[in-house]
Amino acid sequence: MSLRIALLGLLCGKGPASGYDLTKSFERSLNHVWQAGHTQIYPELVKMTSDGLVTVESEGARGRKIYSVTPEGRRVLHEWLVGHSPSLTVRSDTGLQAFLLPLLDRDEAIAVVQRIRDCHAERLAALDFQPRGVLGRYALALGVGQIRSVLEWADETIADLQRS
Amino acid sequence: MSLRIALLGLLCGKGPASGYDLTKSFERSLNHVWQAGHTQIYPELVKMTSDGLVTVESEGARGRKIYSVTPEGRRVLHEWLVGHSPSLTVRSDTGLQAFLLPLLDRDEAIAVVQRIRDCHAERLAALDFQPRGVLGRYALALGVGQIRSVLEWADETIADLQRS
DNA sequence: GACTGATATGTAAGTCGTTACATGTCAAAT
DNA sequence: ATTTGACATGTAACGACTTACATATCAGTC
Repeated sequence: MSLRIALLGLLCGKGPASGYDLTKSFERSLNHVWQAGHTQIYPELVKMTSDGLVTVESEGARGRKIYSVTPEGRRVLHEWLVGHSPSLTVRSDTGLQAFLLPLLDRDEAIAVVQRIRDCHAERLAALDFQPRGVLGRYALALGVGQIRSVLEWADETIADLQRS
Repeated sequence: MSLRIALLGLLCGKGPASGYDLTKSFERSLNHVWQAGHTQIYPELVKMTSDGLVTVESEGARGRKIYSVTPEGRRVLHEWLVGHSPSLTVRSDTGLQAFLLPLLDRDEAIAVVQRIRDCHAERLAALDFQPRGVLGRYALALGVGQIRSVLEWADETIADLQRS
């Protein structure tokens, strides 16, 4: 369900675009928040067309189809944005590793936390190079905060494990 | 892939258990980190049995089957814990809402962020009542940190929106 | 003129996860 | 005796997502 919201959001924010453009937009601006490849995007655009959320505005070279949002699409997007509550389901592989840390001996556990730390530090560095337009300002701040909090947890946890 | 890790982890940490027990364990101790219902757990245990990761130790009343971890299961769990790097794919509906905030007018945006804040405050309160055994200490700290960082972001964002 | 690489769009098979349906046991209370 | 509620296990259909495969255009260069 959220994939179509993301697509509607990009089309509303950046104007009409092709499936290819949207795939690139996902990679560039949205990928720290939601991910989808072209194999998911193309069929979804077709479904969204038959659901009346977008229309093919024009067909250009190389079979390129330019989609734009319909009033109904705008309505659906607005309704979701204003009405959606954070989903309760969480699936965090890092959280799972943290959960199971007590099954490891001290040095192994420290090494695991250290790697989690390194990976997140790398991601934080990558985020800073993210281009940002009208959209994405707030999401960037949220993402940075989330990653920083993992780094803090990692530092505290390593210190805690070293004391034991 | 991680579902079996979670199941192996619970079986290693808490000893042999039935599918039903594992389902309850998920609800009680693991649900802020990973989620799965019995409809996913029962078939997965069957697959894990045929893959040699767990065995049916005994069959009790009401067709209750007690699973325990095989040496191979222990090996697979250990390998994952020590070798797994955080996955790069992220899908956060809250992040998506944050990303698209600029599409809303000021007051709507503030209301959305306020609701995100409220939901996370509620989750934080729920986490404090989570029972914790040997496992889960570190995951709890991680979860609390994550949620706190959302609350901070929400406060800053609301202030920012109000200034505009 | 042939090759290469970026552009551009799609299908198919398989895995993972959700929702709805279906069944049966056992203990305790009424 | 029967009803209720917790215990206990499953299947089936569907939707979301991934990976691998397949194809074709166009611009630039060798």
